[in-house]
Amino acid sequence: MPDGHTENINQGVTQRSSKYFKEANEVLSNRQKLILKAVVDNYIEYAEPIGSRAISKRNDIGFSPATIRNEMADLEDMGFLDQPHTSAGRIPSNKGYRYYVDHLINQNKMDISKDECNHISQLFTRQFQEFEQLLGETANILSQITNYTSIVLGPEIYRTKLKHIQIIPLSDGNLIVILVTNTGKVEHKSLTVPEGVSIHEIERLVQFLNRKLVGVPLYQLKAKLYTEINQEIQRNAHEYEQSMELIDQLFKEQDNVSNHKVYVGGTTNILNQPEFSDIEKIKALFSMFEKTEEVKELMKSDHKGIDVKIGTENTVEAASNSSIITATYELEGIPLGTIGIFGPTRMDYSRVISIVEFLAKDFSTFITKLYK
Amino acid sequence: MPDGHTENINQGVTQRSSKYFKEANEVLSNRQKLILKAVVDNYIEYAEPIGSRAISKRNDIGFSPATIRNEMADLEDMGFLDQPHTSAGRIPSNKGYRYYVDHLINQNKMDISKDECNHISQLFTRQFQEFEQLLGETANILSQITNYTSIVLGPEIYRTKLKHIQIIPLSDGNLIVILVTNTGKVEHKSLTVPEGVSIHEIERLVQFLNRKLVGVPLYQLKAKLYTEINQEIQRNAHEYEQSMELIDQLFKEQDNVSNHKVYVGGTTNILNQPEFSDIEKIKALFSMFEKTEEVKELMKSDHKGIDVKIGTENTVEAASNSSIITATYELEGIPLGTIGIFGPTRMDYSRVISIVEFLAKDFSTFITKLYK
DNA sequence: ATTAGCACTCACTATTATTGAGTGCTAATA
DNA sequence: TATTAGCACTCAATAATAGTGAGTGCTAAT
Repeated sequence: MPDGHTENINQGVTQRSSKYFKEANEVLSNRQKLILKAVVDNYIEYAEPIGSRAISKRNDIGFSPATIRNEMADLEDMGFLDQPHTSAGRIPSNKGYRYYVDHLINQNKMDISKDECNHISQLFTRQFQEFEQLLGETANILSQITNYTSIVLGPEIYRTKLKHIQIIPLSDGNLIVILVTNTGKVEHKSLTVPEGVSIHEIERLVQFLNRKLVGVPLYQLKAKLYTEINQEIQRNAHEYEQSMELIDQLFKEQDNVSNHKVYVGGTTNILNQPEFSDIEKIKALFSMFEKTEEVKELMKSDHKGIDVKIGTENTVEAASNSSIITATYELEGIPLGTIGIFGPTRMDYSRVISIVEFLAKDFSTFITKLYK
Repeated sequence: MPDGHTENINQGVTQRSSKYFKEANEVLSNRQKLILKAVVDNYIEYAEPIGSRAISKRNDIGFSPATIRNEMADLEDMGFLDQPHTSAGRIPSNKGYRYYVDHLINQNKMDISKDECNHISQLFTRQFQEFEQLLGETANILSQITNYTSIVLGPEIYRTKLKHIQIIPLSDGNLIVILVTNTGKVEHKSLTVPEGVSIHEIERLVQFLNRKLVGVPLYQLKAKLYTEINQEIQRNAHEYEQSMELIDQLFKEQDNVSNHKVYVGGTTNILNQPEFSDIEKIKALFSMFEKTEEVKELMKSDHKGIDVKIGTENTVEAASNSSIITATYELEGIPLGTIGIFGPTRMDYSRVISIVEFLAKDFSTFITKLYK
């Protein structure tokens, strides 16, 4: 008995009065937990309401249908279960899922299979030309293993550190600026040269920036530029005004938007879920996946590690019937980006949580090895 | 009468015997053309079979339902029309669509509206940071205007010319090579440095390559390297073997795959089409869009300008119920990439053809202005 | 050569009846 | 007092049936 409770399993109905206390002390009796878990487990597997008789027949339950009916009525009163119509069985409500995730997840189901493990590890033995390729492949594998839709957010560029600045003159008046970061990410941007600035002058400027800014995290770049280094540029550069204009061009508008790159894999998997058999719902979801801003919003989390958002806990309208499970990955302890799984609220939480957790950890150690 | 035919419109039925000649001389009478066109136009607009009575009531047709029934029976015999079931009207077959596209498209419907025109032109007044952004926006606008799914293939990199090679040393033993092309495209690739090659040596090599290879189209790069320049490297480089190993790394595996970038826009638009109300079909299509290789295959064309593929003319299985209209865009007269529209075989050919044609031309002149 | 007339076909819709899984309540039971 | 058996009731889902109407092909009249 891992649980501290010593409550006798046969007296759950005293609990029934708890509805009078509203949210105050919603402690479920062991029997109620057992029944709630049975309902959720069954609905996750079969996507159909389950009735008292079917629950009673499960071999981990030793009560008659009538008893279970009473308990289910209570659980419904408390908001953990819903009933599609009078003569149907019960299904979990969002609150029910939440309780399930927080308290009822089967610990011994939490370890993932050898196969899946291998599948994931194999990913990290491969050679990748570019970081982006790794991210794309990760999304693919994740969706293959889970049979849900996967989302991977690339590193927020501002968490990475500057490794090198390089300029390449293009045709008259244009040049390409290339920023290389410590994740090997190459950002490029084409700029126009302000009037009266010579190539030579620009090269001097770039050399100077390289000397001063390498190793600085990108999100500090702008601040550093405008405070510490400002005077020095003024002293060094021949045409101060124009140099600053160039620098302004380089860094403008980059900081409003979090510019994670977004990788979505296995979008077609949602079509296997019976809850998305309606064309209108499908359309809403696919439109959402096309809008990177919404996807980022979806993946937002305020803490490191695993995060589970169930149904209406999602702030994105189109996802209010779905759940999302995310985990952050890190480089040198700093959270860089996020990987996640998108599926119906009826998703297999325990399985997916363990897979996402495992993958995020492996991913972190892999890139740490790669770029340290 | 733009048509050279002087055939009396009232004697189409002599044509009925043409079925005995198989494909040989499938010349349709004017009346048959009129009726075929009516069927196709109607089906394009309403997605429903049309019967003889409805056709007879159209104001451009002056025949009784009975006459039209006879003609329709003939057109069905010849394979231009299909009949879903006995008591339904007729719908066009693939062959019917093909004839329609080749001979019956309404010339005066071919000019596009002011609104659409403006919408497109407006695209080319904007400033784009990168070429890729332009491509993505083009796909978006195209799908918005047409209400179908749009596909844009980026420039085949091998058609563009080398503008600059640059190297950036990373952590020990790794470096990033950056190729800039005349479209402003930046390709980067990380390599490992072979044993015993100094940074200095590499810089010499890159300088040399820059001198020799700038302006060469990428698809000639390898050939040029291994023939003309080979000896010179041998003379110049201190460590010939290792230098060649580095160069091999740089260019390996790039030439098998045509590495167009693929942009797909408005995939959700296909969900508005009644022919894709079946989940299985939707799944097949979306899986197809996820596989870039299939998308490229879909967009393949063996000639410049407009290309229309109808239904089973597509080599991609999943698209055998769909049509695709493509046009190439060019830089300095060389076809670089393709833009296209994907929709049901029942798509509005005349409208889409004119839009795609118009956009591709504008696009070509725009990028020519931009990079010349 | 064309068309009016007519019997026939067949998908689609609406109506109705049937079935069965599930419930809530009450009374009996351990 | 907690549990369970029993029973009347609900209601979605399925099946069966009939009715409707848009469309056809063929024949005979124009």
